[in-house]
Amino acid sequence: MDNRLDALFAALADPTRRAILTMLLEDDMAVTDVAEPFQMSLAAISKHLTILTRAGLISQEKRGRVKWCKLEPDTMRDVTVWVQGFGQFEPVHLDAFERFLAAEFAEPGETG
Amino acid sequence: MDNRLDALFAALADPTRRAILTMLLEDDMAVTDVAEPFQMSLAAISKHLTILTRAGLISQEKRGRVKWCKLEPDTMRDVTVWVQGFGQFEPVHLDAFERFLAAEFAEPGETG
DNA sequence: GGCATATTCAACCTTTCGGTTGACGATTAT
DNA sequence: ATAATCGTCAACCGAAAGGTTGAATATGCC
Repeated sequence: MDNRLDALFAALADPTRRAILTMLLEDDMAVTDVAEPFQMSLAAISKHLTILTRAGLISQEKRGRVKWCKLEPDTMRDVTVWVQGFGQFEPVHLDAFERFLAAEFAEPGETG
Repeated sequence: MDNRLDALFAALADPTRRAILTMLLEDDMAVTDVAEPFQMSLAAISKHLTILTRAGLISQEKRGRVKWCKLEPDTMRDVTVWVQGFGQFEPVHLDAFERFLAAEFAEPGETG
């Protein structure tokens, strides 16, 4: 990982890690709680969190025996900056992403 | 799940491939010409181009015995959409992008 | 036809990735 | 004190990534 962008894009290339990031969009979470919805060991999730931390996409703070994971969305700006150099700065509406989130965290009784 | 973003981010995670993309920002190029500035075999570059093609970031068209590589910047919009869901949609200036390019090209170490 | 050019294929190698398991240090609860 | 919980570490594994080399396939040129 010689370059910052290497670590960033590589971190984002894994679906488990992207799912973790969207989970953290809701709220800070303990490692165990992050792991809960996944069908893999806690150790595996712990590794994913380390990768996300090294990429700067999250930060981890230990309070007591619980390690809290916090999204660091500013880091994604590096991605945006790089990508937008290719001319993709047309108005990007959040529609698609919001629909995705809405579906992901859908609550009963809520109508679009 | 969405294999699409996996392939996209993974393709962007390699510095050689990102360098190729920025080269193609200038103009369409033949495979041999793409390979020229790199210290690796033509076969290696060919593989990188295949990965970029499968990710949708470039297209390749064979005319005669020359295969032309063309940037497909629209594909990066998928990245933008996903990333901007995290709130990083402040105005991005190309100044910043150019600094990134300078940093990218300073890294490899062939020139100094 | 015969040869050079352009690109990929196939086989191989080494390193990294994503996962597992079991043991461990640290903290909290009983 | 003892037990349970939280999270990481270490060793291991199979698969994939990124590279090499040499042969193969097209295509263009004389």
